[in-house]
Amino acid sequence: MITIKDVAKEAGVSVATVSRVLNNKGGAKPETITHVENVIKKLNYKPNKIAKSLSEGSSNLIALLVPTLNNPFFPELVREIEKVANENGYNVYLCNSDDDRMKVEYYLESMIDHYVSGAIINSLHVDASDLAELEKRGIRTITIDRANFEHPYSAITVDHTLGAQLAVTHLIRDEKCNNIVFISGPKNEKSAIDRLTGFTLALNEAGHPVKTHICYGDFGTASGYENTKALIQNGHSFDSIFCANDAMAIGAMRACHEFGIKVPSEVKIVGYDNISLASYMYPTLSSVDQCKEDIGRLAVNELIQLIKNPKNKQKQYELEPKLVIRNSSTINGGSINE
Amino acid sequence: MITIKDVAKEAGVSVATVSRVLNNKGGAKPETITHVENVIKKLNYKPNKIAKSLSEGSSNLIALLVPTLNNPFFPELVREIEKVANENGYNVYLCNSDDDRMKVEYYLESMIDHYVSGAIINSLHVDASDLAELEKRGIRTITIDRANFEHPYSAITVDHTLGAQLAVTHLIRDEKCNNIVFISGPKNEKSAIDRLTGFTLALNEAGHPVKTHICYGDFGTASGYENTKALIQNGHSFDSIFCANDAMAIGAMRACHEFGIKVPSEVKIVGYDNISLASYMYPTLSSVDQCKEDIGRLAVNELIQLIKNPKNKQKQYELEPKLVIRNSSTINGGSINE
DNA sequence: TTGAAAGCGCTAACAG
DNA sequence: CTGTTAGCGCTTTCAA
Repeated sequence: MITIKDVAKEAGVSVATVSRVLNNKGGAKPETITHVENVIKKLNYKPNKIAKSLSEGSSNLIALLVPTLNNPFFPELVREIEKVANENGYNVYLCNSDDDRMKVEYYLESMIDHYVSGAIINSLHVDASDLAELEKRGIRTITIDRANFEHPYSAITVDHTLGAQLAVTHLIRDEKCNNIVFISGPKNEKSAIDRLTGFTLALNEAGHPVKTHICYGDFGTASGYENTKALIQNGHSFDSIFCANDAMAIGAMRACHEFGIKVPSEVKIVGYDNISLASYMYPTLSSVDQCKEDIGRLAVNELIQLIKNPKNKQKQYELEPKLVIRNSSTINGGSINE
Repeated sequence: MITIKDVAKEAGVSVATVSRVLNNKGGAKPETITHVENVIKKLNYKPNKIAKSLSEGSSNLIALLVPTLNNPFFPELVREIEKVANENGYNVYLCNSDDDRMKVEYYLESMIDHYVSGAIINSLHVDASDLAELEKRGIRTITIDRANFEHPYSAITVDHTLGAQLAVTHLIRDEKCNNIVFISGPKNEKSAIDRLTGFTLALNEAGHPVKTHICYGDFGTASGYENTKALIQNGHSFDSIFCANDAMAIGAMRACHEFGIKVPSEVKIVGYDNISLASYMYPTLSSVDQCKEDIGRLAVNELIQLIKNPKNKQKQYELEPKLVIRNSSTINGGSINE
């Protein structure tokens, strides 16, 4: 293991000088700088980030807490966040809670243990006091979506009321549906509640009565499948299904297929998240796009500036979703490229 | 921030004693131990892992380098590995290379910077000298699959020759296919080569001539789609497609759908990986199961024992894949639960 | 059974 | 412009 001391000795300067060069702190003769840089190269020296973190009292690690990796939306989000974080010299400590409070607690502690300098939180199982605890320990936080509680910290949400409204209006107005099933997420969840609001808004705007049925899933593919299967088996009739995420929509579509129900001619389906697989489903899946890219970029940028300027005020952002219409909800749906 | 010193002061002992209690080093009076433990609890003290790592010269971080998060197989594998690592007190530093050599290099350096104590490597863009460099720096390594080169370090592979053979034999013997398209992975890739070997073996075993066509994808859904589309548009006829992974199989299936080709009655499709979505496709996707769970558990356990016993010899493991038959390759395919 | 103190590799006053 | 030195929080000899 080759250290800053070795470099200093070899270069005939002090460790302080090497440190200055390393961190571009300036205040060193240009020749000294080049000389030191050459020695660093020659020795193939790599600063030890652990030591740096300890010394500075903070790391270049950003924690990213996600509820699951099972739902394709999250790997896609992880990817975006990782990319932007790397661009800015930060590394991501991925914490997959598997929707389990125990794991959330494990990871919250782990974040503290690892001196992460900030955390991007996306979990149902985190509450305001958890965030407060992190902030108290000097870890800046930002929540993404699904935050089902009030808190004074930075937050990014997507306007799920609007998202649901777009989807349901599409079903009612464009597709003349009048018997809609809404497979929601867990009842206590803010995004589920918001989407229900949007659902209701769209119904009100319809100007004519529309039959509805609401059931509750857990955002897993299986729950979309089981809910739909149960409805069919119970003889419940419907002409469309709006699912609170794509995973459940895929499950719902599967159930329809199994019972020989044609999508979209007999039942139209719209999902939420616009995962990349949506355009490869059969039929291609209409979905509300949450703009993962925007969420990811915004989350990292906001967090970094919180880290760099500790006195900055937290901000709240709300993004606008877009409806992407494909074949699962309309006969004239888009092609693979949409 | 509350440190070991605070605990020591509050407990009226030295930091050395607190450290002993913390790490169950023994050699302390039982009463002292309980007393210190109480103070720790009372103060809600958490040892700083950064400091611990620096002091010990190693962290409890395991790096996990994956080629992509786009292909659902990898999030599923990540999840397994993370789970087992956590059970053993290790945390995972997820490195997603997006199949890009630049990113691989970035992460290899980052692993060194972060003093990870071991690395699980799954990437086409890592070679023996990269592994040697890590090992030289005291980072134990284990490769998973896809290692397209020889190296003396620990490795886990799946018998892809067998996997391909199972799939193709199924198509030939069970389904009487005699015009098979094989959508392979990148040409230079070991797993692709092995699968080709298995493909050939199955053909030889058939005992009668079978027409074949081989094309090369990149494991992305789009490449399965494009390859299949091109074949169809070129008027190439075939009665079955074997894809080197499920993502491409989903793309291939999509292309068939678009051209009104019925799966499985006109064309049978088998994928590889057995991702969880396979049983929700329409039709459900037959696939070769790589046993992610076994791979993950084995990788972590092997790595941990390498870390703990530096003089232990590296080992090579080869796992056996299993064919899971569903509806995409047979009329009498399995149900959702298979 | 315990404590004092050196040291892990780096940063950042402070002094020169 | 550069060097000295005191930490960052923890582990671990070595003595007591």
